[in-house]
Amino acid sequence: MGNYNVKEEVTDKYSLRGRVFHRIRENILNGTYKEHEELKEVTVGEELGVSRTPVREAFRQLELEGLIQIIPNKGAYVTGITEKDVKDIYIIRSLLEGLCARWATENITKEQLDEMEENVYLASFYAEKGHMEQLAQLDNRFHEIMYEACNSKMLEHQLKDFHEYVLRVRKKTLATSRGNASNKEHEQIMLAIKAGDGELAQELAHTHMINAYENMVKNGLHEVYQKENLELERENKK
Amino acid sequence: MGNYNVKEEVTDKYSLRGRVFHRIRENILNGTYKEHEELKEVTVGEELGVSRTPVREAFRQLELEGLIQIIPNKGAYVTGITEKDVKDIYIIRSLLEGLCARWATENITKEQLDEMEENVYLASFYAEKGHMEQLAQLDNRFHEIMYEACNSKMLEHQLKDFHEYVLRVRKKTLATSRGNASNKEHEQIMLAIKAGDGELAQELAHTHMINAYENMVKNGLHEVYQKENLELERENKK
DNA sequence: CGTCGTATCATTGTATACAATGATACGAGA
DNA sequence: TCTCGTATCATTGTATACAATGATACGACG
Repeated sequence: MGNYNVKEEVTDKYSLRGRVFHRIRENILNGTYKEHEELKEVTVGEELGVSRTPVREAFRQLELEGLIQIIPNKGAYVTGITEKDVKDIYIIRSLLEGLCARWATENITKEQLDEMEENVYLASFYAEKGHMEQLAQLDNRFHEIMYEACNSKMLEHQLKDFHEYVLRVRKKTLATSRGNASNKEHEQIMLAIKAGDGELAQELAHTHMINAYENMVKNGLHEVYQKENLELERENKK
Repeated sequence: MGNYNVKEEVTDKYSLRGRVFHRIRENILNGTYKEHEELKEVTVGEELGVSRTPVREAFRQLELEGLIQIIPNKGAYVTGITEKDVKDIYIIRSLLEGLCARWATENITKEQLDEMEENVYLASFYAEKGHMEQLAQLDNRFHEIMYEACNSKMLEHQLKDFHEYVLRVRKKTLATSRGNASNKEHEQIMLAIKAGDGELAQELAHTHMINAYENMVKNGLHEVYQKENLELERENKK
């Protein structure tokens, strides 16, 4: 337990099924597929080395997630994610993470609490060393533990969706400055949960999200997107 | 505008694309496909008169919504929705509907506000007459207007998902007793939005959800499910 | 009698063939 | 020149064929 292997991303979790889905998703989130770009089933299939069938299945899922829009008999278009979307997500998350922290206080298991403590402890170590990649991984994991601890598959599902959504953006901003402050807040949340103070945990988790968002804005959310979109100029087929 | 045709359900909206998806979804929500039942692609396809391809696409979407669980190379199983899930959804919704009402206060258009007023007015009429089916339709529409008015596609998306989730359950309970009280609360929310009081709108929308849930519990959520599951004993193939 | 290994089969995963749809280009007629 | 109609083509929608996987049943062996 408490396996913090930072090299292997979550991708291995989707070894076979959902590989196509997650690769397309990743390409949308990191800007390889740009906003309003039309995605053709054959083209995407060729890029990923599969036929149209799995691509179509992935498209249907991505539409449900709101990342693309499918116009029947016409095509699939990347909707992407605007600055306002990110802001909205953080506000929504601030509410739901608060609720999650409260429920986690009531339902967390000993194992989960142990992992949380270990997580905070390790994070402070990495923060000191300046190992930002590991810190980001621990940050993600901290939230995941809380999602699992809240004992609500509905809430867990919602939050995991949102979490993935902003992972890429957050990782960048976290790497710039907020790593340590963020972990201090994690510690406070963990202590509130451990003490059984649901109200406090809720309040702290809520504020934690707001802070994360404000820090992101301060560091220039817009620029982050610009950079990402220019990172790799993708060769056009036609 | 303000088209309250209660005969034609939303189904016509999905005339071609997504027809399979929505029919399977409906069958899960109304208990035709029971919890933990294994759904076979060919069987479901035959029932709906289509081949495996559209069924598979629908399965992938339904899994993302959490209505079924797909075990790779094995099968798809109905997860259904437990009493606790319903409770969790209502609590989550109470937070998000509150936020939605606040944002709607800031962003609602004249047309949307007009439709809201018309909605409340018509609903009071139907409540007096005891036309519960129309009342339920108006109730759904009221919330949809608010979702659209909040000017956040992220929040709208979330809430519409949840809304559909509990539509069937809520329709039943609404039909029993709470129709008029519910509309009174809608009126208060509408007035708060009209007056530009976001705080109040948020508080009212929040309470509205809590009340809806508590009413549902009072009327026996458990029995509702029991009845639904027994409504139609579906013939088993094997 | 129990356990392991293998053959068989049902089912899912993927690719491909064909049908249906919508967009575009081109040409005839006003 | 403009407009409308039609042919053509690219692309999506659906069905089906084949491959891969996992479950089951059965029999050999201890």
